[in-house]
Amino acid sequence: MLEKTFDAAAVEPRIAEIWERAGAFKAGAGAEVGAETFTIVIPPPNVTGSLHMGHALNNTLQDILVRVERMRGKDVLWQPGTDHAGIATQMVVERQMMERQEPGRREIGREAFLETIWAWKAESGGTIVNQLKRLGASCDWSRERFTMDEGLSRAVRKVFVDLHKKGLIYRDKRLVNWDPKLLTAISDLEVVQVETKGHLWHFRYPIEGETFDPEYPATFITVATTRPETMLGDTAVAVHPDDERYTHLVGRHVILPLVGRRIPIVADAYSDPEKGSGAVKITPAHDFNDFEVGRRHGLPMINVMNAEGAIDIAENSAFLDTLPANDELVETMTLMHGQDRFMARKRVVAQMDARGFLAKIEPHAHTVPHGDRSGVPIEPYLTDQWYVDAATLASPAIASVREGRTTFVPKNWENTYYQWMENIQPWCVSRQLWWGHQIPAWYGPEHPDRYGAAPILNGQLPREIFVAESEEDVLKKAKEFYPNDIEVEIAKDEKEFQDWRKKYVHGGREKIVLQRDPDVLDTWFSSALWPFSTLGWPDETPELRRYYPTSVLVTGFDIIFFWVARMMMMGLEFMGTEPFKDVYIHALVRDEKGAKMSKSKGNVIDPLELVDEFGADALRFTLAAMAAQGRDIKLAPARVAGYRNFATKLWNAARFAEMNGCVSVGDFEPQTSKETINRWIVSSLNDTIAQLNFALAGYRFNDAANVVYRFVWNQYCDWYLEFAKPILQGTDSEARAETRATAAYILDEILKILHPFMPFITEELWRSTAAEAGIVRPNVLALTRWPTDGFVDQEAFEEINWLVDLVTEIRSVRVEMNVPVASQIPLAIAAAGALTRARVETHRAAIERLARISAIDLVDNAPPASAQIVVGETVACLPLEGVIDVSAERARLGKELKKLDDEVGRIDAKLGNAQFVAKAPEEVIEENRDKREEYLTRRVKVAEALERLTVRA
RNA sequence: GGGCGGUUAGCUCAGCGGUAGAGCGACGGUUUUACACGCCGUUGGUCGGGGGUUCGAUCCCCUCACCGCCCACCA
Repeated sequence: MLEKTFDAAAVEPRIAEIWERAGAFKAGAGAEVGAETFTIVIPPPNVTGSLHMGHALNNTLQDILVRVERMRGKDVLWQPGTDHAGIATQMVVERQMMERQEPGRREIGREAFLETIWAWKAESGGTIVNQLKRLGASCDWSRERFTMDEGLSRAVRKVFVDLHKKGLIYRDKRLVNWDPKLLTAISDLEVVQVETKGHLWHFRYPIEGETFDPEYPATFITVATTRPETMLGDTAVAVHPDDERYTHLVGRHVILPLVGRRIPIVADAYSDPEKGSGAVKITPAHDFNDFEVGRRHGLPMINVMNAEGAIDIAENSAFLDTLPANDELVETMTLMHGQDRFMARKRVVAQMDARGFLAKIEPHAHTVPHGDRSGVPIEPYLTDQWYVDAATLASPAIASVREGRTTFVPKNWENTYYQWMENIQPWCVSRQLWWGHQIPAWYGPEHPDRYGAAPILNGQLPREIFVAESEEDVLKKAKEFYPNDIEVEIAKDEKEFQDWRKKYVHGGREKIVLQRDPDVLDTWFSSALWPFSTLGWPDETPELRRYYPTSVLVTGFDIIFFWVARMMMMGLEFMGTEPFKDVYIHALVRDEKGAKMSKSKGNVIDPLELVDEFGADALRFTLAAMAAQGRDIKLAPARVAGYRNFATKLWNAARFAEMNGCVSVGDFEPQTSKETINRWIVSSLNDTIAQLNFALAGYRFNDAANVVYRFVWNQYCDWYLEFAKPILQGTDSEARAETRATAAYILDEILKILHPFMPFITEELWRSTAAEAGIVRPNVLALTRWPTDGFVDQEAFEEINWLVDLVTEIRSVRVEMNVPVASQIPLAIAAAGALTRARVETHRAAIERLARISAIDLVDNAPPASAQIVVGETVACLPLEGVIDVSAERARLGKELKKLDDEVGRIDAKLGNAQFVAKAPEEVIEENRDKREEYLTRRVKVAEALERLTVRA
């Protein structure tokens, strides 16, 4: 006997274990021989992470697809794993070390720090996976991967080396987005623009050869800037070539205040006459636009900051070399050196003001780029970094989508994809972090033959770069490169390298020691390989052959650029095929009011709390039911409670079936049923299955969920089981047997079609109903075949619709006439035709029960003072003499008559419109004619009913 | 500056060429042995404003308003 309600908390772990024991989620489990494959790779969550609502949605949708296809007998693989999440993880562990007041990462050194992270990962890295399991995610957990596994790391190294060989990865010195807090370069995508209320400072730069006087504009040129502190690195002033205000100045020079640098006034179209003063200061080392201007005009690039974003000019030869030494410069250096950029800004402004160079300050709203992790303004910073030639890789990836080999659902995301891919910039992949895939590049000194007279510049060795997959390979390469008589080694650590370097610089040339690039790769570099690296690439594994390319990628729009685009590029480059056929892009989960959930806002809804309260099934169903395409999900917890109620409803339907001996019959053939209600519910099921399949095929999860919901609650529970009661409790044993078998059959099919949405409760009912009935199920539900749709009996639909309408109308009138619920009243059917007579006979017991009718009489004429209900060709009368208020009943009928007249009038107007008849499609016209007939028939009966009341009154 | 999306019942949302639906709520009734996490009934909407296309528009087009997101180098 089933418990009274479904106890999710108790059942879920038990069911999870049953699946585990059955190996139900293993790749290919339950697949039919020769079945096609269905593959999804999970968007790997960060190891640092814990399950948030976005994960819950993402994985629910994947799980629905995967479970359906598995039940369809396909060879299914859902490949799970986690991402090492470079910056995020490093930050988390560093924070933890700080909280515990342990020595920082720089103090303990790289190796010890990495050990700490690995230890941390071993301890808490499994959290998110366990949470996914609680949600019911049917991944093949035996195949779980981590982006820093040896296998995946090997894939990363190979990709790096191959791309380098092809010239698609290269080292370049250019401006990067530098995070002065995290001390690393970041990619364009990791920069967020923040609206900031700042200022626009207008500076006067004195023109060389004029005697500066703030009163005489001819003696200076005014530039406007939002970043005064960078003026220390200015190397030009640019004006627009067509700007007549300034043409006479082009070619002349200004003397940069505070530092005394002589810099040219150049003409460049970058300068916008509309902005500021129309003249713009150029700081090539600290601004992306200025960098380009500097390139065009061959301007020097003077970096005036260090990695922390503090002014660094004291021993900076680039800064000092061109400057005449004087007192002002010394003062500037004293004031500025070592100041962070924000303090330096204040000091520059103050100094400029003191010397009469500050023309004005305007308030100015603009966007300032910030690091998405650190939250501090990023600094355009001149460094050497590794770049991927994204434009080259993007071109086939664009073609794949254009030519339909990969399709986005919903389709409008393709525009977003194109827009970004077609304007893609070189991808900066090196990060100055420790946690991640260390770049497989080693540096050695330049070849001795090329040393020439000055082998060492500014204490820096000119470098030779060796890129290789292993130390073995790199040694081999280096030995081939350097003269035979020189020994080559790889530095074990920084100290060893520095010791050697000192000797080498001083002429000790018998040995060369290579030093590995200390940087690691952008986390997304390894994620880009996920669809094939997880399957064993670069080895030609059977899994790789079988499961690549994958069927569909399910992910959020926020990582189309970060991840989807890059997987497309890498998949095409290394596998020669698109990594997935479809890309289903789902929405963001927001809070009830539509705000993005965030810790700082404190509006985060924890999916696990909802699971605890309502069960995983309820949460999953909610997310699926709300996953309409192209719209964010505003999650109201009340909604989850509603779907928990749905689970309870199903549970109780199963209890009812059990209590009434509804047991699955092995060879049951639903299409041979005789009872109308049975033929009807089977038809309705088949109709539901067809709609469900259609919705799923189009990734319309909300439609799919709602179709099942309505069938279970509004068809099976609300009506079918109620209709079945009199038969199940009646004496017709044949009808009873058929109805029992049908009720059990429908329940079984419900469990199947609901299983992808609510796996736990359905699996539990699948086994418990069988156990109660003493049936042996050959398989867990997760591996049971998905039903096919089949016969639909249209007449049964019509008959049951009539029955439903009749019962509903009677109930409605009863309430309206204030008939007490408890009292049973007689029903008279007036002047019934053959059809009505037959139907009444068939469903007499059901009508009596559901409408609380004491007896049904077939009569020639409607009894006096009765409420009359018109359903199709049937006129049903509730003889309620003394109970009903005749005038109220007359009003009711009158209202209905008017409504019918209105409807008919509306249709007549349509049909009377020549344009409509000429232009509307035939079926629409036909539909209107049919409706008109229907309304008229009904109108006649209602009018007659009204007539009868009027006559008597 | 460019692009995308939204505006439908009190709330959260479906629908997207033939005059509107769900869940939650509200109101009234109901403890009838599957289920009060239930059952029965009722209420509730000029589908953001304006224009156009069409025989017909919540649905297509234009426009305005407000809200949200993405991208972009503007001093």
